Amino acid sequence: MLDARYDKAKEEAIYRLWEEAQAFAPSGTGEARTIVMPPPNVTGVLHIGHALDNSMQDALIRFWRLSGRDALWLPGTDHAGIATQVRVEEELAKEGLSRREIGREQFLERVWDWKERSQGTILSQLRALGAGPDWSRQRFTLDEGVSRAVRAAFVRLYQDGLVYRGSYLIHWCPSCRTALSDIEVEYAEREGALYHLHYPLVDGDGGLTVATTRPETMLGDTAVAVHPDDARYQGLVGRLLRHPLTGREIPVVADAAADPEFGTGAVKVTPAHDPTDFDIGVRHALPSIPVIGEDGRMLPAAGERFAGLTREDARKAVAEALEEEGVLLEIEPIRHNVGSCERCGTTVESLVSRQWFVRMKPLAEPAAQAARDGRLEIWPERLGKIYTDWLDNIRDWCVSRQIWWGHRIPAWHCQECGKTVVAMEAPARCPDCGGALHQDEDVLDTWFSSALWPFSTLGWPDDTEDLRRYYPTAALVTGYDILFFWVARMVMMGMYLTNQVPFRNVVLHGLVRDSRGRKMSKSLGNGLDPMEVIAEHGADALRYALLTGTTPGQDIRMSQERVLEGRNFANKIWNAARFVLAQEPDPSASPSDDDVDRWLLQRRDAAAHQMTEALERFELGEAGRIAYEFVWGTYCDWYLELAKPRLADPQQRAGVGRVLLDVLRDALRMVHPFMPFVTEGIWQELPGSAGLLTTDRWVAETAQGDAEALLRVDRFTEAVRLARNLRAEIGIRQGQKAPVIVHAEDPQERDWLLQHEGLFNRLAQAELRLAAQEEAAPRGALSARMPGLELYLPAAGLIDLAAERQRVAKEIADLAAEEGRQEQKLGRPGFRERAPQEIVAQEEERLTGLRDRLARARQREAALSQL
RNA sequence: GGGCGCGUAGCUCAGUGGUAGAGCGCUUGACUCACAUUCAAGAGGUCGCAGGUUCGAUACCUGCCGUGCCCA
Repeated sequence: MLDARYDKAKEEAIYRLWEEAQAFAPSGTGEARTIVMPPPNVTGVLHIGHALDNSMQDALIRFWRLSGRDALWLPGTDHAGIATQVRVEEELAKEGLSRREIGREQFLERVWDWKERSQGTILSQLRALGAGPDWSRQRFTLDEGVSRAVRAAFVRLYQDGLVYRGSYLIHWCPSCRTALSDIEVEYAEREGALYHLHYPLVDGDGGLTVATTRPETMLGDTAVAVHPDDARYQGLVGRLLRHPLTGREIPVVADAAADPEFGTGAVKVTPAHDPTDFDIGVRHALPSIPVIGEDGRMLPAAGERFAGLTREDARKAVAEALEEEGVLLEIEPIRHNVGSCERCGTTVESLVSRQWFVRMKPLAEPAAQAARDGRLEIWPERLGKIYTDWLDNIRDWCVSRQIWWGHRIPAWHCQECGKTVVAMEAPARCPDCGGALHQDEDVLDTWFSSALWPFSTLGWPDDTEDLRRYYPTAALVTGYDILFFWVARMVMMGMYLTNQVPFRNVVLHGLVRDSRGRKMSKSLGNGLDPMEVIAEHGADALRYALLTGTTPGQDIRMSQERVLEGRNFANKIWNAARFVLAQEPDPSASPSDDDVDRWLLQRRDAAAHQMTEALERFELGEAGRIAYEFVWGTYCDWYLELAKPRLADPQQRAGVGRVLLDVLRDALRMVHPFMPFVTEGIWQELPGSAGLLTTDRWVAETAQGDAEALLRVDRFTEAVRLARNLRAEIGIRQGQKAPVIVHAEDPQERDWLLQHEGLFNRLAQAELRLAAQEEAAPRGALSARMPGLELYLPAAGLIDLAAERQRVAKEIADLAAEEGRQEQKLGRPGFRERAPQEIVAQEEERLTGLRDRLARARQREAALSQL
């Protein structure tokens, strides 16, 4: 016998059961379906977003495995270059150390230590969540195999001319001291100011007024640009201006990048520190003068007065200097976009730097094409357009990072002749001059290795058995927030390096927000710690809340209440199982075959069928809701109650027990992907269970189509509801039987009800009497009806006459209004001609029904008035 | 500036070209021998606003309002 309440403490033991049985290993037979886990960063702990992401994957994998697929879920973790390095540097700083002090080698040792600790935490958290990936294939982005794949990819791209090194304007984080790719910069609107500066003409009077939000960069100005069509400045193009602080002579150039609407329509051009200006500089062959360094401080080129100042201080100092010169005309407050480092929030700087880049256009085209022609399906579909739009407008990807934690770029520079060699392994000497080589100091963007993840984890670049069997993968499940960072890049790399899409489906989910719709974050303190939730309510409850609270691609609001729904559901299943077990059902008995049994099986088949369809469309929320409705609404609320009186009958007991047991198993199968622990826990207790639920089979749809049983029992349950309704209306106490007279128009239904009288009486707490066909409606009785069936509850003396008259009057008014609307609908011009036949028939039937009910209500009104 | 999402019961959200749904909350009753983490009954909604398409729109189209996000 099970305890009265499901104990979440059992989860650990159940997980051990799975691991010991190697239940998570792919079966090796059936259609191969792979999910490669988006590797959690080894920066810390699992958050609620990971819980959602991994619950989804686990649910899909468990469903696939149950339905006979060769399901592989490949786990791993990510080294998360900048993020992890920043954490370890913080740790060092607490000891008063810096990474430069201890050196590259020692620093990396520290990071590996950190990685081991953090990874251990994360992996145990995944287990607590019930995630069941094939741990034997676990990978880490810096392990030998993946590292080799990274080198192979880099070398191949380099040889094909898709990787190049050069000096370009890049985003730079002065705090992390590294280059960033375009998408690692986040833009947000901030309060700023538009400084209006006057640049005088070298020859003659007058000059130009430019507007800028970054006056400190003016020290590196090498031109002023105006729009070619801007009539105001036609005469000035080609003339020289004198730089108000440096005295440098700079030209006025005509360039379409100057927006006549913004500020004064004239912009200063600083090619060394602004992306737009960089392009203008290229178009007009302007010199580029860097004035801000990698530490965010002004360089000597900025002039003695400013060198060494931070960007912020320099802004003030430059404004002062300009003021002194009398060329600062105005400071206008303005809100504008400022870019900051995704990792640390520091305002990014644009500066010219020698970096490694990946040429994206040739990679992006096939990746976009794959989505357009359906080789790659993105769920929900609308996000596919965002994906292709991004690829269509892609820019080259800066992949080198000036940090230590990551894949060191496999490039060696000759100290003698400067030649660069890119190779899988370190070459001994320079192939050109025989000089000594040293490896490039930089490491690759973390996303570079992530981009190879779906195949590097399966053994690429080797042609392994795993790669042949499990690649391309079936689905990639992740948040829409890393569609560009990760998904698009995996497709590009996958298609280029393996000639195949890395996954056939991209399943995108939303972000987890708090109950007020805010992003969960540490600083807000509104984060829900998945481990706390699991400790309190169990992993099943958390998973259920996450999985059913979501519609594809939509953000999900999480709250404690949602988790309680899951906890209650787990408890419900547990107790249903407790009941079934208490009957000591015999798994070898032959199943009962009454209409109520057939009804249950058909309901089960429908639920399983709908679930299968929803799951194949990756609609996990929908599937979970179907399971809930079947288990709670159909199996527990109705079938279990229908079973109770039948179990008391020795003739029926064994057969009903068998159906209870069989369908309980099916219920467990349906719920298992959502709540693996409680379902497996129950499965283990059931008589006749062989092996584990998780490696068992999905629901077999076995019911013979029996529309009649379905209809009969549906009508029966409806009749029970009506009877309960009547009881409640006159306040008959619970436990007290109420006499109910039923008048069934159809003699067959009358017979059916007669046969199932006991069930009716039990469920409706009634004493049923079936009226003879010609019998008149009893006087002084409450009545209710459904098509073809009337119920009466004789209540003379029990009814509050005044209240009942009022109630009936309201019913009549409502029905009359409804009848009017219905008549109008049917009488609408064109309706009968244009609407489909079955709709017309249906609407007519509805009107007939309404009129019928109205007539009955009026009869009742008349009857009441006679009392 | 461009694009996208959302607006349905008090709250959180499903959903559908033909009678509007769930969970929680609320009201009433019941500690009924699986479960009070429960059971039964009930109240509660001009489906954001305005046009249009249609025999028929909460659903499809357009515009607007509110709100959130992405890209520039």
